[in-house]
Amino acid sequence: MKQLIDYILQYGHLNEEQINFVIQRSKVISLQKDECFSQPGKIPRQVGFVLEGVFRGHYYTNDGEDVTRCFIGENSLMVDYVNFEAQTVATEYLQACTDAQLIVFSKQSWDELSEKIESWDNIKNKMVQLCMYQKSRTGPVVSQDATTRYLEFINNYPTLINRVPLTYIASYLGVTQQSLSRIRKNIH
Amino acid sequence: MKQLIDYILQYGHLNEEQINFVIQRSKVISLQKDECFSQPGKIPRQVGFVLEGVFRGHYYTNDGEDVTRCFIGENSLMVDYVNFEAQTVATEYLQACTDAQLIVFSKQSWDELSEKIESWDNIKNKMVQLCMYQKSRTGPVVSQDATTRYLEFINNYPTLINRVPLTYIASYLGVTQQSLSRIRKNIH
DNA sequence: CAGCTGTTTTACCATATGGTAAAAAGCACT
DNA sequence: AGTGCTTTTTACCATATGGTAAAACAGCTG
Repeated sequence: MKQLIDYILQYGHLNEEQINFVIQRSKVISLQKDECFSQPGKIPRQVGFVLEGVFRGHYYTNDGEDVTRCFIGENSLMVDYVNFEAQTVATEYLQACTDAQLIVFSKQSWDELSEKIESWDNIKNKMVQLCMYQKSRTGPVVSQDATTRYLEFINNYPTLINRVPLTYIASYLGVTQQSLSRIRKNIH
Repeated sequence: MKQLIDYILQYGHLNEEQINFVIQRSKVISLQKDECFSQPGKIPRQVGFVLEGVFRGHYYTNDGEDVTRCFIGENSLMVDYVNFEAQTVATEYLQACTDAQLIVFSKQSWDELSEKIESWDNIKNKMVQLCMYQKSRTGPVVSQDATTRYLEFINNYPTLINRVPLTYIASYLGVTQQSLSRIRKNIH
């Protein structure tokens, strides 16, 4: 739980009472590998904070290809935020790549934080916006070749390489797993 | 100016007095083709709203390659928002691809909107977050081949194709301009 | 209209990546 | 250890894209 509080306090100050209120509104849950935190066609019901484990955002193209759009590791917010706030249906999966532990807030609890904590909206929006901003800067870049994308991936997510299947990494980098395997061989 | 007000009112209600206050704090400016709205190493001083013209966000890689990360057309917000709010230096250019007209708000004016208009922060954050969200969904996808990326680009930005140089579109799609030229030939 | 300048197209070859298939390696369960 | 699963690696060929260079085109100016 300290992980979450430390994370939040990066974005603004909370007094002890407010911290306790946040904790009181939260809930710890576990998800097993391959379970989904949210799914296309369903309204996202919770904001998550990853304590342990790795998730990926992904979807299927019309011709059935599995495309990984992002990875979310420990000490990160995880939520389809726009659809969560608007309570509209998601278009992607958020799937556990490993067994995982999360802190979650229901929509109701999340809204109560705004009502009860003066500075919460400010903190919340900074968190969400920085989160979106960083995601937009760490994704694979179309103009780079596959090897460069792989090397940058390792740089951006050094702890993931041994924890998620190669297929997911390949589908994140936009190459086939055969190509990624070849790329790895050529590097080492 | 009506364009801006219509845009804002999509995200929440403002009464006449509040609308006038927004207008009063705004300023219309013109930029010529190739001028920059913001630049790496400089702190973004203004939020922009594009009335007329097309902009692109771009940067240079270590080996001098010009990479276009996004296009911004009419009736869109344009700002390096995270760096604008934090008043930290930008890492990219926002450059006019055509002669352009903008409505702009200085940091001070933008903050005054929050102070004077009760519902402004709510509207503002919805605008910014939706803007970031949409950008993350309209960009070229690494797992698609160049032809598909080009076709999706035309779909997402049908009005841009004749207004910005081919080089910029190529650098957005992550292909050389020669390849893009060949792709266009094969399509038609 | 001629002469510049910058943009877009074409051509040629080299190479990275995809598609398909099969082999190898890793892992769980008995 | 052996049997079935999934994941990863290898191999082969086909093809899309990159790199380099030159030609064609378009817009501007005198």
